[in-house]
Amino acid sequence: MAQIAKIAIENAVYAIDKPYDYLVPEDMTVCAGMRVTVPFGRGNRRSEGMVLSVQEGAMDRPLKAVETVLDREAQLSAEQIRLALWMCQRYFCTFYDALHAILPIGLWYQHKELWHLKREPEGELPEKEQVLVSLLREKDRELSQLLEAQPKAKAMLQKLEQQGIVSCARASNRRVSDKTDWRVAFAITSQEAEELTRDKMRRAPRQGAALSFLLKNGETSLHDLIYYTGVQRKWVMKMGEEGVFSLCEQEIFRVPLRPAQEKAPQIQLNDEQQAAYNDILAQIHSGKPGVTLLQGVTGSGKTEVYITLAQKLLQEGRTAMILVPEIALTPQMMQRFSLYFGEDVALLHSGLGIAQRYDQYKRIRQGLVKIVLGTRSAVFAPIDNLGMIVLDEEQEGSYESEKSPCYHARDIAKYRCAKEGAWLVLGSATPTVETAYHAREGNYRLTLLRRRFNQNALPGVSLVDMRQELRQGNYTSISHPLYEEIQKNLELGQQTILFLNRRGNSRQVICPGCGYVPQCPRCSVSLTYHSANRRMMCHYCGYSERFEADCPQCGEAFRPVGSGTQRVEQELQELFPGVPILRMDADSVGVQHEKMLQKFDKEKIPILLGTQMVAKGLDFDNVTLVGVLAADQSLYVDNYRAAERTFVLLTQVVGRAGRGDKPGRALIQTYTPENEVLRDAARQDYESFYRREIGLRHMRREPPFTDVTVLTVSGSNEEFVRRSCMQLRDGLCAAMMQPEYRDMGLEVLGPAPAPVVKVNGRFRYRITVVGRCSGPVRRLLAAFMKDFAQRSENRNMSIFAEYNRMN
DNA sequence: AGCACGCCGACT
DNA sequence: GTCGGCGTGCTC
Repeated sequence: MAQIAKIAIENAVYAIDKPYDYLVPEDMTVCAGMRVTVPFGRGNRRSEGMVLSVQEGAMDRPLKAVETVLDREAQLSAEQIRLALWMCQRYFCTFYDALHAILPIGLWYQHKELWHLKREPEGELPEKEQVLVSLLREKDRELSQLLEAQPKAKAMLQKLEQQGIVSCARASNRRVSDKTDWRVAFAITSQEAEELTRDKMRRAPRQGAALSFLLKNGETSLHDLIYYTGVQRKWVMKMGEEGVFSLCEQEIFRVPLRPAQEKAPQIQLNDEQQAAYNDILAQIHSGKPGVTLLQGVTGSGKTEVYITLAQKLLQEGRTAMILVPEIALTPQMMQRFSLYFGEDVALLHSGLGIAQRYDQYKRIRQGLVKIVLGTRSAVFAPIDNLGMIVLDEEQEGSYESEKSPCYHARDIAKYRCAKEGAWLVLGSATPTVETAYHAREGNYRLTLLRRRFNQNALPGVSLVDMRQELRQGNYTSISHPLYEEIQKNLELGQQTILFLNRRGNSRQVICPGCGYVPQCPRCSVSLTYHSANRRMMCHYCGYSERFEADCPQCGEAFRPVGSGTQRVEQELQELFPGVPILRMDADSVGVQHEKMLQKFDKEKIPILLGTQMVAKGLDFDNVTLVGVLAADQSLYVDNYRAAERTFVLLTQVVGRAGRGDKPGRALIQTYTPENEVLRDAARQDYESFYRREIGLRHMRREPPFTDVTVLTVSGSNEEFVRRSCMQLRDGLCAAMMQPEYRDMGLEVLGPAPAPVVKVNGRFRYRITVVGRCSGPVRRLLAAFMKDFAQRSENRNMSIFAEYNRMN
């Protein structure tokens, strides 16, 4: 009998990712959740691994042994191991891919191989080995350096190591270390301490100062003692050894802690909020997992419900997690939560450095945190005793990771709630059609907040027919009705937001002479202009080239196309001469973006013109008019979510008007004013939108009535990729004719080129499987992918799968 | 993926 | 005869 560990291997790709058995040496202690290093593969290359379980078992075949243990304690709980295994199935990813999503970056090791020359070789070496030896003669070198000089260095080094000429030191270092400090206190009686202080004061003033500081303040951190007295660290440690001080090591968290100094105001819920609170609390108390959709218009006070629920859970000794989308909107929320929960809340937002993030993680794991407030990745916070998870603005796209594994925070939250007996609250004014469906079918509970908290009416919204404008000879992007309204606002000294419905985060250029648009040589997309470095850049592969003002083909000067905000700005300047306009687009993103919004608010600039980035964000009291310039833009794209996106976007942007005490109004300009989605958005009628949309989804076999699974094959030879795809499709079709799949209503579509066919010189084609992606179907697809990867004709091609992606 | 093994052609 | 080219198959 021997100890056998099941281990997930870091270096294993999807096709070979599974638990591998390793022997645990007699003198080694490991348990599930610890990381180890193991030899892996024919060349026994050293890889990191995660121990999934350890069992006593008979060695019925030769096993390799675990090399080193990297962790002193388990970094993953049994619960987290289960979650990672589930993610592997749900997102068709490797175990380590899942781990990278679950654990903070600060926890990961960087593995290094440092090679050293032990002795001079006797006799002649082959020329290439000689090169390595002379490199090592200068100094010890890292493997990566040696590989640069000699591509086949690995085999040579192994040979030289066997001959005893070189040796290798392997080190595994963490990105972030655990920060500790010492607590210093007297280990002697106070009389002795006073005596010693008087004695030292005369001979060694700094040491005396330190002693009297300790006398006055009692137990102190070493950091503070040094800071306030200038005493030497070495001396304090010496005093510790001599038994004058007692020293004990203490973990330091590099997290800005905000104790709740002010008394947070008591929240008074209105009757609607109270009803929502009561219902959700009753569900939490039932102990059964489940979901509530808290559907309330903006300003109906969902946050108050979250806070009071969290307060209640805190009282009951349970914990809560509140997730918010990755937008600039969160600072207010974070302020409120630290006001109410002080040190009990851990804030996990994108502004944290890796050390801070890691320390928050540790605080949570140690049970020092009762409430977690954060963005997408916070859903993995290792918090125990969870009573509730809230996903605010459930429909937001930022809840889905764009890196593999492309997990959706809602899925993970649902999984955790189910396993941990917690309740999931989805908050939204305009929920996704799937969520609304589940709520209306009774799979989720539905709670409505109809009233706006400050009793403000929703803005009055009307549609403007732009065809009419064309007939009247108005070819600008500002219609007559919108012009009138802007004029009115200017006279009243109130502000206007104009919204151009384009994905305007980039600027393209075109040659007006020959129509030439600079393209990325590696991808099938056009390059975009960046004013900061005056370069043309590719957003897919990072390629860039210097911007030439003139077209290389015909010599005419390039002109910007892009989002068109410049053109609209020009038109506005002609229509309203002398009126200041703030334009927000590609040139103003990131930090600038927030500053500009502040400027707009503070300086009361009359008109703000921008693309999608102005739809979200802060509330402005003085904005009473919103104009949507091209509502149709996001509506007619080939995506089953287009209608939903447009509705959500328009509702959001229209809601920007009339946030203060003045009533707001909005105009939506469109070439298709008869379009029902636009009419619903104008009426702010979610129910009507939902009823029509769910009917269409049912008819067209789209989520929530089915799952859409996309398999993507990529490779540098377009013809090979297409052929492999076709083979794969035929295989899948044949498999789906088998009796166990025949009645599942599965459909295989494609292959079709991906929306951007070529990225980084690789062509991408997709096969779509429509139909419930149940366990057996997932296993079938996984088997197909593994088979695909192992076929030699697919050598230079890769494949991945994802299902029900939102974005 | 990454690495060894193995089987063929260009050199000492 | 041997060095090194790439095709093939496995990873506890």
